[in-house]
Amino acid sequence: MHFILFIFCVKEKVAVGLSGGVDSSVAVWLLKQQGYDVIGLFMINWHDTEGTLSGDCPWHDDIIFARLVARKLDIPIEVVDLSDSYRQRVVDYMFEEYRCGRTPNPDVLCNREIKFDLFAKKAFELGVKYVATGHYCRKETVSINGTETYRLLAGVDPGKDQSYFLCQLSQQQLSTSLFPIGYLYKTEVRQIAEENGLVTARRKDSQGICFVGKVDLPVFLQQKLKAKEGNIVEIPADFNGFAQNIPDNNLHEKLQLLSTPYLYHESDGKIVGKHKGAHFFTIGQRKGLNVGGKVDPLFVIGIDVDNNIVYVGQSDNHPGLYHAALFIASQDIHWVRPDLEMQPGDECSMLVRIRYRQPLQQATLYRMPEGLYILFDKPQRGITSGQFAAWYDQDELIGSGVISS
RNA sequence: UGUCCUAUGGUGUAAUGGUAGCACAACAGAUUUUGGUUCUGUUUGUCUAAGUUCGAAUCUUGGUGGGACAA
Repeated sequence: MHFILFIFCVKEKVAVGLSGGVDSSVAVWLLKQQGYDVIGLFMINWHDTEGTLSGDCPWHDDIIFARLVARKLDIPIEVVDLSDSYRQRVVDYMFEEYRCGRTPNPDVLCNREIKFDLFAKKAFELGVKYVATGHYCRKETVSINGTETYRLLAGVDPGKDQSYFLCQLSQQQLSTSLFPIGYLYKTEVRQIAEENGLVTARRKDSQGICFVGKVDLPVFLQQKLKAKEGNIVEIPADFNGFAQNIPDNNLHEKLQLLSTPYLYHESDGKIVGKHKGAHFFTIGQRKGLNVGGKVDPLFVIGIDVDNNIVYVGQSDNHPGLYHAALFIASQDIHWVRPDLEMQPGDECSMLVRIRYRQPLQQATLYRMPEGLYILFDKPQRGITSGQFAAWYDQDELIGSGVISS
């Protein structure tokens, strides 16, 4: 009898990715409250300071705070160095994407490849059952046709919901994940930290690329991508390429047309300035063009890395800035909920975002043999290849994919 | 060579002889676990020399630069 009781009372072991910030600190506190046996793991993924804005070692202060929190909450803490893998799986991917004229999202990759893969495996080696993080999102377990299915839900705090960054996680990855703070507002998290004397209570939220920090992107990229002078070409708002003839009777063709980037040629506009490399720019970008004297600001509406040309349009309502649809190639479609996977020919209505913190947009998804088309009710500004689109049903993240065009 | 027009921050432009302003750019801060966006703030200018005037970006003359026309 005593033996059985003992079994039931054994605490489940959880590893928490301690970052030295307030969110993961409070995650630990909550898990302890819930009776888990918690260990803290501090990840080091980046050592360089090249191109970093704050200069010094990005994790120097963080590890001190992580240790202080671990001591305060009386949990062991270990340090895991995954910097080699991080470089291979995240940073190299970044360079490669920029080189191709696309705009990667390193943090989405970091979660899929590092935190919820290699890092989790390290944690399992220590005998833990779950890996918890300080992400603002929720996990729900339901049974569908007898299979345990995990739902990835938005964080309760609409201003902090970070489900977007986890849009590439799989059911397997979710099965061992815990998100203790997803039911809290940021203010509540800070309050809990304050009330429990956690030194991280008032630390500023982290920004920039996870583990690397804020970087001057052109400088950072110049480690691998050479600067090369090229022309900045302004495309007028009445450029005839914007006036597409959209066939209403052929859906497939219509979707293809609406998701195809406008094709510009140097002769379609006027040279208004010089840049130092087209791959340092991204669609929708305003700053850094160094072209003044306009009535309205210029925004990047296209980049051509082969010919090293940056195309710009004047004012934030320039037609080149907007597209009604986007396309995701078949091999890039990911279902967080594989049981909801669409088959070629299927269509459904969903809520979609194409960047972190963007309010969800009403859209229709069309699964075609070659991939997935997302047709928005309202044209979207700055759809950028390389970024992730994530689709939701209410507050549940259903799937995601890299935008091809 | 002659005549005429013109010159204002980095760029484009305002200012009946009366505090040189706006936009864009740049920079800084805020927001933001990607890129980007957005918000707030800051810096920077009357081509030059003399003259008229209480007072000149503004009027006059010379110089310099740019443009147009004539030859």
